[in-house]
Formats: sequence, C-alpha cells, structure tokens
Amino acid sequence: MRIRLGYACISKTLDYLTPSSPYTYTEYLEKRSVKKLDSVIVSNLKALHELILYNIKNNVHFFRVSSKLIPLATKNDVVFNYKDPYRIYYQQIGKLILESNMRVDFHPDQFCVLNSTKKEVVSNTLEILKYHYNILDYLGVKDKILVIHVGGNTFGKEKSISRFINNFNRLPSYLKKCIAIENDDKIFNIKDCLKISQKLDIPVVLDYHHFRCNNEQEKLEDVMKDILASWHNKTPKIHFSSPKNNTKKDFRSHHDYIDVDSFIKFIDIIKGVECDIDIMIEAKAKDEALFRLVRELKYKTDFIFMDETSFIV
DNA sequence: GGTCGTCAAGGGGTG
DNA sequence: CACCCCTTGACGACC
Repeated sequence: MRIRLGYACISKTLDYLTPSSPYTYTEYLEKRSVKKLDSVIVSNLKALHELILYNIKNNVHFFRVSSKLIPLATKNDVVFNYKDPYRIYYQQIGKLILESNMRVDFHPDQFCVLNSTKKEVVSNTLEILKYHYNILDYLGVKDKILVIHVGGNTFGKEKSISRFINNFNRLPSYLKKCIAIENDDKIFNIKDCLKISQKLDIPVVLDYHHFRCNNEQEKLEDVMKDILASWHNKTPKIHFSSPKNNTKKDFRSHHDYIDVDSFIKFIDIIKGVECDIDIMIEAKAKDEALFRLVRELKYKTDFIFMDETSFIV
C-alpha cells in the first residue's frame, strides 16, 4: 500500500503566496469595483499556480485548494463571470495538475450546510457546491471530490440526518457524484457518516482527530473496512491532525505539527490494506508540518519512502 | 515585529 | 431575543 501525504491551501515555506485574498462583501457594496475584484482573482490564481509548481518540485501529490480562490463567487447578487476572463490561468494550472498526476480537492467551509432547516442556507449551499464543482471543472480535474460535513443538529440527530439525505437527493446528479462526507468533532461521528454513506452510496472521509474527539467507543479497526469500501475504486482520503494540547478546552484545536507516534500507531491500524490512501495533514504549520513528519518517520520507522511525501508499508 | 480587531453567507449554547 | 462562543486566513491598525 502506498500512502501519499498532502497539505491544505497554503504553504508556510512560501508564506508570501496568498491564494485566498479577500474582496469582502462590505467593501464590494461600498465601491463596487470590478477592477479590484478582477485584480484579487488574478492574484489568487497566480498564487495557486505558484503553489502547484512548488508542490510538483517537492513531490506533493495531494493538495487542497482554498475555497476562497474566487471572492464573492457564491453571492447571488454579485453577478460576474469567473470563467472566461481567467481561462488561461485555469488551463495552465490544470495542465500542471494533470501532468504531475496531483490529486486536488476541496473542503467547502462552514457556510456549506446541506441539512440546514433554513431554506436560504440550503439554496446558498447549492450555490457553494456548484462554485466548487465549477473550479474543478475549469481546471479539468476528472476526479472531483468535495468533502463536506453533515451539518447542523437542529431537532436532533435522526431528523438532521434525514434532512441531509432528503436534500442530498434533490441535488443535481453531477454534484451527487462529487460529494464525500467527513465525521466532525462534535455531532456526527464516523458511525453516523457510514450510516448515511450506506444509504446514499457516497464516500466517507475519516478525520482521525475528529474520531478521537467524537466516537461511541468503537474501535477504529472495526470501522476502517467500511470506510475504505465506501470509496469503491477511488483512492480513499483521510484527514490527520493532532490536538493543540491535552486540556479539555484546547483538545479539539489543531496543533502546529503532527504527533509522530500517534501517526505511526494509525498507520499500524491501516497497514495491510490493499489500496493506496491519500492522507491530508491538517496542521497549522502546513507543508512544514508535513515535511517534519516525514523526517521523523524516516528516523523512527522502516517505511519505504518513494519520494519526499509518499511511502510504502 | 508582535498583537489585536475585523470580516464572513454557518451552528450552537446561554440567559 | 441578545450575546458570546466556535472556526479560517488575510489584512489593517496599533504599540
């Protein structure tokens, strides 16, 4: 089994690259500057381009693109074309991704709540999903993955899960095919996600840290098979992070780096699996955390490293 | 050069 | 209902 490690959105090494500079709604309402909006989009796309080049140079095969790449794209009263004027950028970036066989995905933010009880929030969520799909489409990414959470807990878990399923079923089929659900740290645990996954036949992203925060005392070994099976022939994705510290208050927050021993323990659980797996390193120190983890793994384990970010166990 | 407040369309909890 | 908490990265103000 080959494991590829990835990181999310920005690089600590190249911290001057900002692929998510904002053009806030408030600022837009004041100035309505199409020029400013355009310059922010161009600068974000150029930063993304540089990040992809950096990933290729460092053999990073797995990368999450920032959701804030195109500001205001999902505001329904801000109508603008974020496709045609930027075609050249999408093409260049997409070509690099394709040729390097890099897997990129999205993780829409907290405003994406498919199971909300508010009609407006659900319709906004549809726009958010379409926007993310569009970007992957413009980039020419074939295996489009949008990782989302189940959402809110209004009226209890059972009803909330039902709302998720009902609203999911109303989505256009091209979006249904892209969505994967991730267990969260407070409400919907891995068993809830697997239940939904079995009903809708969608992949489950295991978040290891969230599993530690929120579980029913089940063993990871016992649910792993179902998690991986939910991906069918696709490469399963897993999120990995370590707690900021061990106090109740800060356990849920992410640490700057990865605790190597818990990572080794986790690999021990999944080794022996037939398929390849992508693991997203979610640490505040971003790519620095990834590369530090690799250095520690090389020192502490006999994993066979294929390059800077991938190994065989 | 560090620290703080602000922005955002979210949920949730308290009084 | 008001208010505060959670969360993210960028950025401007301030000392």
